[in-house]
Amino acid sequence: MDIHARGGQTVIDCPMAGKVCTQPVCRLLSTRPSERHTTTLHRGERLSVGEESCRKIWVIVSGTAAMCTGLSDGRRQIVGLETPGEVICGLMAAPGSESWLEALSETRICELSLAGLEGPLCAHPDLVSALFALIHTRLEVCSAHLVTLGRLDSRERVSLFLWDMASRMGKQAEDGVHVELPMTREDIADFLGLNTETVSRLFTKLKRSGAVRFLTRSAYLVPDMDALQRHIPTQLSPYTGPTGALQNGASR
Amino acid sequence: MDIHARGGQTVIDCPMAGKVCTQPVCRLLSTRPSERHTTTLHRGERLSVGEESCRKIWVIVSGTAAMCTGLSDGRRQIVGLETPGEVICGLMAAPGSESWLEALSETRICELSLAGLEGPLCAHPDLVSALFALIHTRLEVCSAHLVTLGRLDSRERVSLFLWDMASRMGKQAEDGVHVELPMTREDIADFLGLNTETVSRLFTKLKRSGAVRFLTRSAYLVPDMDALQRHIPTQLSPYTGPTGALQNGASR
DNA sequence: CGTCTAGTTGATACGCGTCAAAGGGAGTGG
DNA sequence: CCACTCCCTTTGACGCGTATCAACTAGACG
Repeated sequence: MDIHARGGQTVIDCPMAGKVCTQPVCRLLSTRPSERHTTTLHRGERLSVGEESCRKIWVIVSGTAAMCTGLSDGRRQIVGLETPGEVICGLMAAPGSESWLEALSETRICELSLAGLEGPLCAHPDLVSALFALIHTRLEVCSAHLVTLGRLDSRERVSLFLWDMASRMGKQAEDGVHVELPMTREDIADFLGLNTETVSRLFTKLKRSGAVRFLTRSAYLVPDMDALQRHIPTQLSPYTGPTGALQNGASR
Repeated sequence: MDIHARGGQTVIDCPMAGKVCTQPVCRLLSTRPSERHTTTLHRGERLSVGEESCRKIWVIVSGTAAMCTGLSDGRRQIVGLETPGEVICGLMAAPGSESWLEALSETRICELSLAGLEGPLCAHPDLVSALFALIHTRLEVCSAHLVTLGRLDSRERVSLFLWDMASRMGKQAEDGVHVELPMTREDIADFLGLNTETVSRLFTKLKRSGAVRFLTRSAYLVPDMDALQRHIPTQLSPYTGPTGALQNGASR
């Protein structure tokens, strides 16, 4: 680990993936390397965050994880999709409901402890406002997803999902935006409030309409992001190119 | 307006409804009476909060308001139901989507300005952590509603709604919990991701099943909260009695 | 008493869920 | 290297649940 000054602020080269540490929170906490360590979760493995809520935070370094809530009869709803750069601070679930963070693919997570700061959290105003910005962004994302589940039909939901994944983790090429899906149809269904078969059917429909092209079952290509966006009745910020998966902290 | 000391903290008697000011944020800001004023919104009137996001906050004093998001084709989704005591800090909506706060019934709102504090916001650690707690609670509520829209069927949604309204604003009596609905069937539908007729049909179903009793079209009675709760597959915190509508700040 | 809007109820359509069966890749063992 | 297996995915047939459209009812208010 190599600590050096950059732009007036002490930073540390993250051993996992340097770029992730452009996250403000990460940067602010990175002066204390002893308080951080990384874990790898395999698909299906869970992280229970309940008790430590807001005493530690987690940053997704690579892979994809899901914030899940389970109902008593086994139904599952994914309330948030966590891709690299995303910061998790507690489970964000009402106490009493069963919730957990679950890896959808092999996922590396960097854990940062807030305990051990000199003095209380509020003695670090920069950090507090960075955390505030984070949670505020999460609330915006959550509200937007609420509209998706409440008022969009299955075709609109799936189009939005493919569009969103493309702008989050797609790579621009001459023939369009290439995306590798890090999750199963069932995961997608649980995220969109649909079921597996419906998701599958809508994938083929969109495939036939030409809006997307599937290369393998988990890799697809969006020839025209704007055309795909026209399937979605929400006002989205227009697509301006791939974000590169690691810079989408508080910017969305 | 009358300022006096109470419990070591300077407070101000809120001219509207003293009890609302038990809100931590409200209490913390109340030392500067000049920075607050109240407005009344009639049903349908809107408050656009966009630009002033997080420079002012609003507390619902009485009535009911809704955080709404509109789609380009006119569909509406209510992403949050704001009852007395609730604190609004910015629209919580992704920039670009059309969102607003709308009064569902006659609503009194107390506006508190954060500008004009001595020094930046982070110079007031108590206030910052109170705001943090507020937004955290909102995120929990939003996530829970997401599960409702994604995985509950119409009967479960309507049961949950009636249960929730009863615990928020119901008044206990010998024959059960009495509730006065401050909104139309259409508002309820937009909140639950259903349509007017479906909501109406489910009200009559629940009425016939005995789970609720309607006194007028907007007033109902829940004879047994636990029985109603058994219609809902989510793990809810058990009903412990009416919260009195004004104490449900960060407690849910 | 008439008008207006919110709410209720019914008939019907359709979208999505459910159940069932058949494909298709990836990994394993012969 | 091929056959086998397993699980994910796709596709089809069917039924239920919710939206849609339309008619009617009930309060609210002048």
